[in-house]
Amino acid sequence: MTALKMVSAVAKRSLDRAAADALRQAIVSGEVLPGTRLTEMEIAAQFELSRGTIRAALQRLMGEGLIVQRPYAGWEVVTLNSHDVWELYTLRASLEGLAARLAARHPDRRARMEIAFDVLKAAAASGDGREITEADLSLHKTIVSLAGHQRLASQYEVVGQQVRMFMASSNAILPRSAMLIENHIPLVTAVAEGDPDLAERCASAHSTSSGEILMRHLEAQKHTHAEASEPPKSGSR
Amino acid sequence: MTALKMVSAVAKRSLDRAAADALRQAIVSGEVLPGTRLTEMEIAAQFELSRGTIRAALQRLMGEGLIVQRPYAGWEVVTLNSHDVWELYTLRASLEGLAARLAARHPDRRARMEIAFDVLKAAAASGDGREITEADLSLHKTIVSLAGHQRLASQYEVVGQQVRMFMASSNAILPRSAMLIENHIPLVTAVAEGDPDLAERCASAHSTSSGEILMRHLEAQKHTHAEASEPPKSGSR
DNA sequence: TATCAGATAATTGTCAACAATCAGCACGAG
DNA sequence: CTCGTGCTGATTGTTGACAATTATCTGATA
Repeated sequence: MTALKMVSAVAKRSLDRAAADALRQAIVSGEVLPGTRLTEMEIAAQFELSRGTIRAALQRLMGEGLIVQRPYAGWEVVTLNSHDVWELYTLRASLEGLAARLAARHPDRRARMEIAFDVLKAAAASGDGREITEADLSLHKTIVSLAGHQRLASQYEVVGQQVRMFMASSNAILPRSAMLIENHIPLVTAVAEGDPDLAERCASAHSTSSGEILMRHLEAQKHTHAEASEPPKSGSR
Repeated sequence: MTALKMVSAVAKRSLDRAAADALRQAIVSGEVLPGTRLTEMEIAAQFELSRGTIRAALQRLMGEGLIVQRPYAGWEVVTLNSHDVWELYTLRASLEGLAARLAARHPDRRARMEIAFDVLKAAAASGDGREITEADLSLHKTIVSLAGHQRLASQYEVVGQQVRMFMASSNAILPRSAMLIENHIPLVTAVAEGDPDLAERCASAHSTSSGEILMRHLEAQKHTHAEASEPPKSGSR
């Protein structure tokens, strides 16, 4: 019995769901890179499951925007061009703005923001890149959680996965720890103090600023490695 | 050969995709009401397809938030309570705000907004409820299209489907035609004139206002029909 | 009359096999 | 050398059957 089947049984989760979770994790972590070609037979053999079960898992990831289907030619992990990155951070800015606005009205906001920010400060002090990234993510998820908005949380998760995939596969660099803490202070304060309008503006500005860093990084990478595989830019519909 | 199979073959679309499309249309139009219980065997018999194909279709609709799975007890068309409706219009306000902001920068915005608004005015003059609804939707889709943002368009579509399902099944009433046109003027003007900040504020205000009408309608229905099936309100996570 | 336990039927979860589609490659002709 | 056509193998799409899970119902007991 494979590990996946054990995990699936323990968590009372279907095998196709467990397979989707494992594949998602591999993609988001950069273990499976953008542009990688996947076939149902190959994945089924790897997981020791039937093609039908794997097919359901792949369809779920397609719904989350992590893979695309090449009809009769396999599936492919999405490659994100600069327009995609722009879409991700503009959408995330909008979602985080809404989340911050709602979070700023939650009775528990002060306590929970302090906890999350303390964790981020501790991570920044440790200097461990992985710990910093997790703490940063956790802070933003706290805001989304405080919003009490399931649909927002779902969409935020989908966008966040694609952002993490991009960062994991593109050698995106972390900002300096001191700068990281400083950049979060306006947002944390606005939410904790309960100012919805300010919280929304800070959240949007924060995401937009992070996104611009990503865009500059992408542009810089273009000049150091010619990306022949980059698809043509999507225009307006 | 069923009609679905013919449509599927002509459109070069898989059967599970075609089945999902047909089910989605039935749900969104109110033909299949919230709370309806669906089973894989029953739907498979109705469409003359295998359970596996129907299962894939149902999983797709689950991903779109239109149905939920009751493990070993069938699937169920979602019922939307007041918290769900609040989630829908706040998320839509956020998405439309982003869309309007971006649309306000598109070179073709003036021409396309004029066309869409003219269609809405003609529909309002006709007094045909269905035509008005379609023209209203089309105007908002024009704004989203002008944004040139695929991920926003996808999420907007998912949210829009749930809103339409709610409206179709709850006897939501349309605003008076004159009021409808008047309510759209600020948004249309801000986008057409190319003022991103104003467009964003107008779009958010417009969606929020529409959402509040929905909420009031829901509250009014509560007093006329006791909704015993309404699930408990979701709290913050 | 209410609750608990056991059994059955209803429903989903998974699989292997076959059907359908087409990507890619090879060969021939211009 | 390039382009077009045909064929094959690779891959997905779909199916029916069986396994697994559990919801529901019935009977017995307190």
